[in-house]
Amino acid sequence: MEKLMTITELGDELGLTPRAIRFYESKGLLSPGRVGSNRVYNYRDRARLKLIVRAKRLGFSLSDIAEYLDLYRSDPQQLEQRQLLIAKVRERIAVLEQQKIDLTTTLDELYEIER
Amino acid sequence: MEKLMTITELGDELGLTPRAIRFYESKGLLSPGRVGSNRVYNYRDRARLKLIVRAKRLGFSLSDIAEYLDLYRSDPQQLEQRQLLIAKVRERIAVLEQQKIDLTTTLDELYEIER
DNA sequence: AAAACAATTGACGTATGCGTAAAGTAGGCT
DNA sequence: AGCCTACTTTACGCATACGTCAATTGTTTT
Repeated sequence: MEKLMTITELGDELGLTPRAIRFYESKGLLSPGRVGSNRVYNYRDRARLKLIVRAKRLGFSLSDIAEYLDLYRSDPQQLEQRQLLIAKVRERIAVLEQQKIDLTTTLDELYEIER
Repeated sequence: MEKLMTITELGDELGLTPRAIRFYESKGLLSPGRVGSNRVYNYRDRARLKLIVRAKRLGFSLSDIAEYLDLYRSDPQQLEQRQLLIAKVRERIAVLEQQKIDLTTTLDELYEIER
C-alpha cells in the first residue's frame, strides 16, 4: 500500500506553497487523487512535481512543461516527440551557453574595474 | 563630431523594438539626447544599452539593472558598491551553476530514454 | 501641396506565476 | 457540543516587460 501525502507535506518537501501546487494542477501539470475533497499525492505525483520544479529552474515556462508532459504521456516511445523534447532542451542549452559567455564578459569587465 | 542614431536604428542593431528602448528609458536606464522631439543616441548611450541587454540575458531584472547603473554613476570608485555588484553577480553565477547541474541531470535522463 | 513615413506621448491590454483574502467544509480534540 | 486546524474553491491583486492602438506632429518624397 503506497504512502500518500497531503499538499502541505509535499509543498514543504519540495519548497513549494500549496497555492503553487494547486496552480500547477489548474494548468494540467498534476492530477492527484482525492480523499473526500482533499488532494492526496503518491510517489508518482511527487516524482512528476520534482520534474516540474527542475524544469522550472531550467527556465521552462509552465506551458512548456505542460506540453512536454502531454507529449510524453501520449506516447513516450514516439521518436518524433522525443526529438522535439531533445530539440527544446538543446535550445535551452544554447541559451545557457550564451549566458556563460555573457557572464564571463561581465566578470572580465568587473575585474578590470577592480584593478 | 559624434555620430547619432535614431531609436529604430539602435533597436535594429541590438535586436530591440523602439517600444522596449523607450520603456527602458521610462525606467531611468537611459537618457538620450533629443533633436526636436526625437531621441538621438550616441555611442555612450549605445554602450549602455548593450550592457543592459547583456544584463537582461543574465537574468537581471530592469530594476536590478537600474540600481546597478545608479550605483555606478554615483561613484564607480567606491569599494562598497563594486562589492555589492560583484556579490550580485556571484549570486547569479550560483543560479547558473545550479542550472548546469539540472541540465546535466535532465540530459542524462533523456539519454537513458533514448537508449 | 498632398501623401507617405518616422517618431512621440498616452493609455490600455496581455501573459506569467503565483500571493492573499474570503468564505465554507470536514475531521479531530477537549 | 464547540473549537481548532487543515483543506477547498473562487476571485481579485500584483510585478515584470513590453505589445498595441490612437491621436499627433514633424519630415521627406513625389
